[in-house]
Amino acid sequence: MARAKSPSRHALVDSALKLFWKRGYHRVSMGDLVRETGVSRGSLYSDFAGKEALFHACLDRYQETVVTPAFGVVETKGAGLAEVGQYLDNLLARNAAHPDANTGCLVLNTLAQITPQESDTMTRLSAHGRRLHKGLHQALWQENQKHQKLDEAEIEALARFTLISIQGLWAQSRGSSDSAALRQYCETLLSLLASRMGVEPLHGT
Amino acid sequence: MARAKSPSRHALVDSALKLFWKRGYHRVSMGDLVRETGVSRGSLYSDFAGKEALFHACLDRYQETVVTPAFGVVETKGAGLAEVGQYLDNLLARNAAHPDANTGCLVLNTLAQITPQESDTMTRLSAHGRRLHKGLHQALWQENQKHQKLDEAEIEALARFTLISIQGLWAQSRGSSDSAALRQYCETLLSLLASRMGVEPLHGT
DNA sequence: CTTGTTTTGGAATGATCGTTCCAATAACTT
DNA sequence: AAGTTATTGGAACGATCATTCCAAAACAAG
Repeated sequence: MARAKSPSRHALVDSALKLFWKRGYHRVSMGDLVRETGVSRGSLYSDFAGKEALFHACLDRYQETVVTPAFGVVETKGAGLAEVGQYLDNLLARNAAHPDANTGCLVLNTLAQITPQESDTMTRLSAHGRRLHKGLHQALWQENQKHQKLDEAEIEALARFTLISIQGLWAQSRGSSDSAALRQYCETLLSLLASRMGVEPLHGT
Repeated sequence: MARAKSPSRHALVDSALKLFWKRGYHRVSMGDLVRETGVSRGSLYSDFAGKEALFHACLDRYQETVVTPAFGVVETKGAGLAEVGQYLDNLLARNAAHPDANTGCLVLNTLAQITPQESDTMTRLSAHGRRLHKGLHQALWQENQKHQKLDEAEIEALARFTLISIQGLWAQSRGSSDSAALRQYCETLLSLLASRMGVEPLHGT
């Protein structure tokens, strides 16, 4: 029944995702989406219930194609502080690669643009936060197994701290394309975490 | 020449500020502003060039009536780490006082909502960032005078780190009204700063 | 070719928005 | 009081938006 569309469904959503990411949900019109995706108005409305449904598909695809490749390293079984550092490096590299168009994180941008009323959207954003928190907690817990300096409550506090710090990093990465400052921030964050956990200072790039 | 308006100019801007703060620039219509400020459409357009000019007046007033009372303690001459802690406490108290309507920081919300094209607005937002950075740098420098553990470059890095962390805190404070988590974050941040600077752990409330 | 099904491009709809304009009203001055 | 100025409420305008609708075109299968 589902027949091949001119641009595949993934390609369609990817185009839409790119637009939403760059300009934000409210600043993308259906006309923009028609032009950018190359799919007609009629087809868009037959494939998706409306603009919001299409956006939700983009949020889901963002998890697959952006969050997982970047954050997966932290979520793997034996990950520790070094993997958190890898994630931050990846984040910095992405930023340095596109110094002009600084888009930040789609989830955090959206969080600042919607109201709590749009609860379907909000649900997805919360899930993203929980995903990151869980991954960070696991990595810090694993790291702590080696040195045993912190108890569970302290690990939890550090995980939360790291999560919020990363949110600040994303926020800062929008507008300010001073990648040296961002790098410095990541180094400071990692070095603070390391010293608190009793890890010898890491030798980053 | 300038005669007294029915609601004083400050009261007018305060009403508009409240709306912009709660809903964001793009989600406030001129109709909303007329209803909320109690000033007619005609008068609004004779007092301000348009919606954006009114918003700029609100951003300026936000600095006077919100940022200065909260952040001034860090900007005073002899301020150190303790005053940074006071600022964070103030921030947490503000958050706990309005657990329902969590508005975050007007400047950071706006930063996530506008595009770099709106450069007049962007200028004001950048100035806010510079103000906070300068105040934090000064306070950390002052604190470091007592212990002499860090050099200038490290102070600069720590100031930047603190600034971005505070941005993350503001971002987190929107939506999540889990004030215990926010408090925990502030405590972790302060304790990390203190240990890095060689300060005995502070006894917060 | 001839059906039957998708897809297209664009017109039409109804809503909201920022801004302008202006006659009616209120407030102040002399 | 009358005369002058400031303010009001709302109509009107032009623009943009999400959504709906549909005749024409493209395509697939028999």
